[in-house]
Amino acid sequence: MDFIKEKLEQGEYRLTRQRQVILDVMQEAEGEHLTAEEVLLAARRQSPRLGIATVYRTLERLASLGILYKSRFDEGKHRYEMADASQHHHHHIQCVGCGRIFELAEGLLDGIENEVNQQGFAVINHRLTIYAMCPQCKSE
Amino acid sequence: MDFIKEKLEQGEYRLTRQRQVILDVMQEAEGEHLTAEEVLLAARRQSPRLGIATVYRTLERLASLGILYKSRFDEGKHRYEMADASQHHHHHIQCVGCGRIFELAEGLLDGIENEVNQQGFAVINHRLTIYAMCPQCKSE
DNA sequence: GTAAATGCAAAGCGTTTGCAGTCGA
DNA sequence: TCGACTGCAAACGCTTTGCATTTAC
Repeated sequence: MDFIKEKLEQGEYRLTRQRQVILDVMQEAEGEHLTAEEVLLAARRQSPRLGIATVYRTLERLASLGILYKSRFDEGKHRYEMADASQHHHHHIQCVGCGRIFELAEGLLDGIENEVNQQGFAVINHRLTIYAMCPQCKSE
Repeated sequence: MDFIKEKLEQGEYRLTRQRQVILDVMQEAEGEHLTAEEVLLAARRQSPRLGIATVYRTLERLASLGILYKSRFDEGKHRYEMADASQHHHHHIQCVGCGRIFELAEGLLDGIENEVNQQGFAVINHRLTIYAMCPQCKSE
């Protein structure tokens, strides 16, 4: 949390009440991938007058500082998670039954990445999403 | 094209002039991934009064029949391509410079898929997107 | 003839922006 | 103090929907 405060200050950004609340929400949601709407709902329990625009602006700022990681699955909306929790987890399994998202180990694609680089590309990032039925939904 | 007509008729759907035009556009765009807007623009050269709603409805129908393949990259919109051209090409390299999309061979992920299945999931589909600078943009 | 498909316009959703007022450093 | 931030509402881009009209079979 101190490290986050530092990062904000370095950029001449302010740690407002709203940002604290949003950060709390994100940290409590360890392992989940929240939409802006979900963040708003949770954060309003602490800060009822919070507006959706502030949520978006905050999430965007935190993502650009590398505090949050922003991703988009096969939906029309973005999802956010703490960057340290995500730690390069750009690989997910999305359950087509319940919509939950599971993590997949990093480094699975190192070989493929090298191959692409050898074809003349400069790989910057990658994302793998597997669509599956999770064990729970499968048994229902 | 006959095979497409057949598929439409099986579902009691009609091969209208608009659908033919849209199919033509998609077939001429071999290897490209078009947005609805791009399809509209191209199709209007043949059918000037064509509306965007028809494009969406047609693309949706064709995708649900397996004639088109619909995907979403890290943008706010969908892209479509002929399913036979895509032939399981759910793997792409998207250039962060020019936005162009390159294909990646299928089957790269078979090993990973097996592993996930062994963890109790039932894998249905998967998608890999690599973000990179393409050789051309890299040299600029 | 009749069900399906069209074009238009309006509404939907997630997201962004403009602006006057507020607040943190 | 003063620039960053907020809340609100209006606008945005992509997509979907309602409805009266047209069209394919």
